[in-house]
Order: sequence, then C-alpha cells, then structure tokens
Amino acid sequence: MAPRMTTSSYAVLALLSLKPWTGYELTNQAQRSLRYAWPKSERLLYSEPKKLVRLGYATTHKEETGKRTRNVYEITAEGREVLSGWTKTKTQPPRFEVEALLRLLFADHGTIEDVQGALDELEADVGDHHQAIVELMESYLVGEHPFPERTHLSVLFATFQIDIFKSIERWIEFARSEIDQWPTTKGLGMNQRTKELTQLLAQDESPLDN
Amino acid sequence: MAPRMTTSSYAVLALLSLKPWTGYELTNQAQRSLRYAWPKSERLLYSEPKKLVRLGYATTHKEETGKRTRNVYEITAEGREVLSGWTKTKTQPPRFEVEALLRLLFADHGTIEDVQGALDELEADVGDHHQAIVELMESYLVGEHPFPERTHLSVLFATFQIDIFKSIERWIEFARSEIDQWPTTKGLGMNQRTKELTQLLAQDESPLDN
DNA sequence: CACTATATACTGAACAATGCAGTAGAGTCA
DNA sequence: TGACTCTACTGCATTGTTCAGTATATAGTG
Repeated sequence: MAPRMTTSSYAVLALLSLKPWTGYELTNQAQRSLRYAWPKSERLLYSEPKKLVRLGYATTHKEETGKRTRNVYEITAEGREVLSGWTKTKTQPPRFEVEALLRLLFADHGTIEDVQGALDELEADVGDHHQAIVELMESYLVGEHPFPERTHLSVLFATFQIDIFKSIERWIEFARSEIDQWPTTKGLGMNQRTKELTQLLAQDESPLDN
Repeated sequence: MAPRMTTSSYAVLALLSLKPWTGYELTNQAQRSLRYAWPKSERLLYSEPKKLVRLGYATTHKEETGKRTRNVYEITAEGREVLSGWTKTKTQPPRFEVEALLRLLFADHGTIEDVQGALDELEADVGDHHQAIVELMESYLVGEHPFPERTHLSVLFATFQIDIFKSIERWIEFARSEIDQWPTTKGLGMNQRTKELTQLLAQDESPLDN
C-alpha cells in the first residue's frame, strides 16, 4: 500500500522544494528550523524523504565522499504539485505538551519545592529556545539567512516565538510568586486568592495583564 | 517484559489517586482536564489503566449496569508510592505543534489567502479552547469543581491557558495586519519592514509589546 | 410506544512516530 | 597515535494515533 502524506511529509517536501538536500542536512535543517512549529525526531526525518521517493514526489541518488555515501534527495514536478495542493487543505489544531504544567496540576502529590523545580526546568527550557531565536535574528541581521528571499517568512514566524516565550516566562514569574504564598501544595481549594483569580479568569481577564 | 511508566502513565495514575474511575470516565476526564497540558488520544487513555494494573499500581474489577459491564480502576498503595516518586524526576521539555505556523513558514507556496486561511483556522481553534476555559472558570465560581480542595491548582493552571490564548490571539491579529501589507507571499525577503522587525527581535523585543 | 439520536463503554488492527543502540568513515586537536 | 566530535545513516522495540467496529443504555419526539 502507498503510505499517506502526513503533515510531516509535507514539511519535508516543503524543505525539498527549496533545494536538494542530503538526508543528513534535511534532518538537521528540519530540527533547527521547524522545531518550534513542528518538532519531529531525527529518526522520522530520515524516513520521510524515502517515503516521498516511494510516492514519486522526490528522487534520490547517492553521492560519495571518499568511502562514504550520502543520499541526495530532489523534489519532482509531481512533488511540487501536491505541495501546492497542501496549502488548500485544513490545518490540524495546535497541540501543546507541557509536562511542567501537568506537574502543577498534580502538585499536591509533592512539595512546594517539587513544583517550583518543575517551573525552573520549564523556565530553563524556554530560556534556551528564547535565546536561540534571538541569536538567529542577530545572524539574519548580518545577512546569514540561508534563503534570503524567504526572510520575511522566517521573521514573521520568529515574532510568534519571541512573543510566546516572553509570555511563558512572564507567567512562570507570576506562578512562582503565587506558589510562594502557599503554605503547602495540598488542600488550599477555593481560598480568597483563588477566588479572586477565578473571578478574573471568568471575565476573561488575565491576572498577568496588570 | 514490564512496560515502562511514561508521562501519560503518571498522568492517569495521578487521576486515579483522586478517586476510582471507570475506563470511560478516566478517558473523558483526562481528555477534558489534561487537554492543554498533556493531550492524548482516547485509545491510549483506555490502555493506560490496564498497563497500571499489569504493573501492580492499580486494581480493576467489573461493575454491571444491566447487561453491560464497566471496568473500574483503583490505585494501589504501590501506585501511590511511585506517584510520589514522580515529582522528583526531571520533566520533559515542552513541545508546541502548530501546523498553521508551518504553513506560514512555507507561505510562499500558496497565496496570501491561503496563509490568512491558516491563521483563521488557528484563531478558531484557539478561540474554542479559550472560551471553554472561561466557561470552566464560571462553573468553578458557582462551586462546580469536581475536587473542591484542588481548585487552587486548576485555577493557577488556568491562568496559564488564558494568558497564552490571549497572547496567541493578539499575535494572530498582528500577523494578519503584517500580511495584509504584503503584495504577495513570495520573495519579499529582507525588505524595510522585515528589517525593522528583525532588529526588534534581535534586541529581544516583541513588536507586539508596543 | 416505537423510533431515533446521543451517550455509554469499550476493543482490534494498521499505521505513525519516538527512542535507543549500533555501525562506520572523516576531520581536528593534543 | 589516540581521543573526540561530526558526518551519515539503519534496525528494532515500543509508544501513541486513527479508524472502524461492536453493542448496550437512555432521553426525547411524533
């Protein structure tokens, strides 16, 4: 049976539409540039171009560097066709996996320090990504975009990242200060402060906006 | 071989620690309450409690309603033990899958309308979630939290959701207004506006903060 | 009171995706 | 010369999703 085109397949096909890549380059490029929109494992990103070849949307050939061979992938005309069809289809809903928040939701099984620890780790992870994007923007400023004519897209995309990372970092600060007021993680329930917060949220107001 | 405890296993175990549930309830509850922190498929959520039973962290028995049976799961002492160990372990880094952003990144394969369409869909999805959380908060205000003593946790968690959804909605507005200025999706590259944005971002400033 | 729709209550099988270990050549620095 | 990192992948086991299917219970309508 022919495998189906997943969003990941289209992502790889879109990269292939820019230029031919080796599997290795494709994998690295995808992990770097798509990480914040479509994070996928190295393993999958090695497999996807093979699938595209099977479907006739790419061709492959081997190149040699001494004794070692690399697989080079190139998009076909048919590949470009299905790619342009992709933009007309429905998008999948967004998906946010944040284990630290899961820990917060069940913080009453551990100590105050445990939750704060989870928030610290979240902050560190987000901080790394945040910094990486800022550095990427610095590199764009000195003309280091691999596809200069596509800079407008990367930059608009980056405004999302920076904005969201800042929001998360602000929220972590807020959450930390709230938790600092807790005597324990357990059984506080609907106390005065929680009631205040609930009222704000029920009016669709964020306690962070003030 | 004994299967390993995944984050999803701990999530289900944490729910079981609150009270016994049937597989059906567990699945529904997990999809409702964990959706924004740890979204998992119905199928998996039916399988996890079985795994917990195999590992000795839960017990199961059948209950009858007329001709139909339901599986009821209960946490064991050993289950509570491993659950309290969980809070000490490292969290996984967060993961954001947003196909609409992937479309933006490759917007040059389609028209302005295609990208705007992807943003519209993102807005609709986020809007649904946003509204659902506000309604949940309204229900908490009238005392409808299933575990009243845990309200403080749900509410702090909800501050994250509301804050992030608002940020995303603000960003969508911003992105729309930017794209409206584009004559086409293709080849704009590092034009004047993009340069301005890049400079802001490289200084770690969000163009939305003004 | 039959009929229909919706909610309850799952399971099997195929397939998608991840994690991990393993293989092996090429380049760099001490 | 040896150690280390980077290049360049592949196979296998396991985790997780999608889809279809099965069948009972219950509430509301004509």
